[in-house]
Amino acid sequence: MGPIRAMLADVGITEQQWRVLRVLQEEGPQDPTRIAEQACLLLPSLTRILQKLESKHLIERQADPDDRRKQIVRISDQGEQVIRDNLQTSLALLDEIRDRMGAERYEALLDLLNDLDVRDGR
Amino acid sequence: MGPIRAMLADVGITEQQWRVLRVLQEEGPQDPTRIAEQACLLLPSLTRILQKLESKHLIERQADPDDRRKQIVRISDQGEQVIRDNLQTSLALLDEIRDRMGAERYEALLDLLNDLDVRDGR
DNA sequence: CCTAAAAACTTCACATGTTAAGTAAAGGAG
DNA sequence: CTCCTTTACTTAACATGTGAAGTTTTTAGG
Repeated sequence: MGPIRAMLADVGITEQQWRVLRVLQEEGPQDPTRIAEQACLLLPSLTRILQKLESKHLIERQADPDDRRKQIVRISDQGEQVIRDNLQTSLALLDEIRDRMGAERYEALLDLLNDLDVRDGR
Repeated sequence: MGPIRAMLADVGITEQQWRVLRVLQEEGPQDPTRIAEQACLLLPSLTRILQKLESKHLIERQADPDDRRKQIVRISDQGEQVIRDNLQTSLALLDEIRDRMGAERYEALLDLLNDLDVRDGR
């Protein structure tokens, strides 16, 4: 992930912050518990990440009107802009890894990792 | 790694501290740079880990007589005892993972991960 | 011999992983 | 409605990952 980290470092965000932004951009506004599942983060980590992203004005939060324990997190216009500025490069870097490993081996690796995750009961 | 972490938590050490102890026990006394390679750790992390292990009296350090920039780190008797007390359980837990995945898939996963590591140029 | 550059760590600063507590709001039993 | 439990987070505390800077000791040149 080195190259991706380097790319994001230029923008001043980390891999995890990037993952959270992408989840919000792809899946739309949602509460922290769901974000945590999608981004494979524990809630304590996510709490800090959301605080950082909010201070950078890349996301916005509002209380859930139906359940005041919950919040609704959404990506901001600035956040969308960060995605737009880096998505192409990010995807290209992943493609490069796949190419270097070979498409078949790459898919096999993803399958096995996913399998390990499921069997471990997460 | 959950179960292994739990086992080690009883003894009061972490996964990385355990890895360092095992490297020292298997490969014998050596300098931090080599330990870092074997245990896949960066030197700043290793520095802290060695400080913790030393304060727990699980390792011992001495200056290298030939090159005063270096040190020689060795596992202590107490450290060896920790290994003896947990190695069986540790190996058994790995076997369980392998069994649940299937031996073939397990080997394939290790190969692919190793391959990824090499191609990434570490 | 003397100095600049490299090597081997260590220290810092910041971000996350992880477990345990703490807090506020929602639900459920009686 | 009241009390207890659960849910959804947030805080706290400690350990590691990571990039950058600092220190001491060697080594390579000149």
